[in-house]
Amino acid sequence: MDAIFEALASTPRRKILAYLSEAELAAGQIAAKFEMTKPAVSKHLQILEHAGLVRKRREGQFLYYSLVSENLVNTLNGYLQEVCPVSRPLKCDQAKPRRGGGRADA
Amino acid sequence: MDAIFEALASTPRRKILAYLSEAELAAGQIAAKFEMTKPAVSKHLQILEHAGLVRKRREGQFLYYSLVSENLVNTLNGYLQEVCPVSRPLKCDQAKPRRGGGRADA
DNA sequence: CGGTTATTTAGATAATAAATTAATTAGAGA
DNA sequence: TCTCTAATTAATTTATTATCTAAATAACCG
Repeated sequence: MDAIFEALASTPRRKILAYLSEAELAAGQIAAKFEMTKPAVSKHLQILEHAGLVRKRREGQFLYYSLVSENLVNTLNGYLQEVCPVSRPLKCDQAKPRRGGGRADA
Repeated sequence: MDAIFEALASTPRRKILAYLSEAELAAGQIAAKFEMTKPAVSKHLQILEHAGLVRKRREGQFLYYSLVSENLVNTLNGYLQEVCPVSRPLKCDQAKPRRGGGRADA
């Protein structure tokens, strides 16, 4: 939980999550969307991975990152309920993130 | 939004929010629940206030802090929907936070 | 094997955040 | 007004985080 809130406390990291909510991306593709260097992005990815918010998968030379939405949804939702309880929990349409929208950053 | 996620990225601050979800408290009462000094707590409260997550009200010499749950709920919920959209939005039972539970910290 | 691409790890530095002590503002009450 | 309590602001120190350059690891291809 600590790790998750810490991970979310960064605009570039939230932006990465937004990108990954649209599609799985290789580290280099993610880095290309930012001004900073690859090592910097790599570190952000590491923090997101440590928080369990993304997962990586190697395919040849590439490392593909993808969103682990359950964790995000469960944690934030659980936290919300704690501070402001409500009857109906938010559930996520896990298996198929929508791919249509042109909006990518928060 | 930035301010809100930054505010939430701290265990003591989340703990303060948890306390305030149970009852309105004076700054001193909040500080008494932590190991750190009053100025330190005061700064945390300032950050929470700047994020719009708490509100303060003076009553004589005392400054009473209370939770602004709408902001928390709307922001986190809005963010969740962005990364993992779902049909039914989470609404908060604003006016009357439950007071029963003995649990106070996250 | 040697070269090229993809990505991360190491090491160093700069920018931010958190905590402390000391001093200040605000109000209550004799 | 003087003093006491409540709380914040100021100034400083310390710790953490973010970022960079350079080097290392991993995998492909000739």
